Amino acid sequence: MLSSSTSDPAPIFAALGDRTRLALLDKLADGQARSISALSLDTDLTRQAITKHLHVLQDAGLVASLRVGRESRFAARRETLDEARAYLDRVSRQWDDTLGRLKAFVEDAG
Amino acid sequence: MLSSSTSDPAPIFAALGDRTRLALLDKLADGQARSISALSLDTDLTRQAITKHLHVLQDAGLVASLRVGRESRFAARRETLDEARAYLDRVSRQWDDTLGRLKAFVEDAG
DNA sequence: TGGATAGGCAACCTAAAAGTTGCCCATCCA
DNA sequence: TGGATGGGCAACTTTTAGGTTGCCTATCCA
Repeated sequence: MLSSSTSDPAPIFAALGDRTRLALLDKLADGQARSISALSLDTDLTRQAITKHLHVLQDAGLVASLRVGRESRFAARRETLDEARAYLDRVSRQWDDTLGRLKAFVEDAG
Repeated sequence: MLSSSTSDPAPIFAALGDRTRLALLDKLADGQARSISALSLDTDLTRQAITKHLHVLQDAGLVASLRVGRESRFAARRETLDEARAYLDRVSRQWDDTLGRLKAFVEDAG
């Protein structure tokens, strides 16, 4: 599978839509690349479950992996996170242009 | 089910992680509240499928609904989108504090 | 008042997600 | 060189997501 395309942010959000994966990204927040074993500590999930989650994050482009000796090290990728941020910012700006949004909502109701 | 809690953004991202739902939010971007039927136009999905997607968005807090006559009108909710944005901004800032992130990644590999 | 429109509810199907177990291979190092 | 560690691969189970069809109720309006 290809990395997430620039024009479809849905897969990025889908990858972010899981507590375990958000926790993994948090562990990688210091910028250090970590092995699967290291990332499997402090969780009650199996190493294989963590591996699957890491692959989901990788397919979405949110992490990158690199084989080092017998280890597979994963590191966070800033680019894809920025894509998600840019998308939300765009939507937010779009909603900003709307005047009296809630007002119209309520008035239509009356 | 309750609306998404402030402390767990995963359900918000999960709700955003679907093209159909992103398209629905886009249709609501002008701030107008729209009926399910109106939101079902220009799509090849059934009204019931759209209804389900709207409920997912509502459970996540991304839209609000209001019954008007025989219609159920949905409108975008800015607050929850801002929550998602704030979360990504926080993560982004956290990653910013990391100096030489990619550098360390590469060096460890060598 | 009766047909058209809007929508709720429930059952059902299929595919994918999340997680497990088991096994095997590679690599490190004492 | 052989045991411990790291991890890949595959099969399997269970739950959930996404979507459908069918049917019934409510509302609007000519």
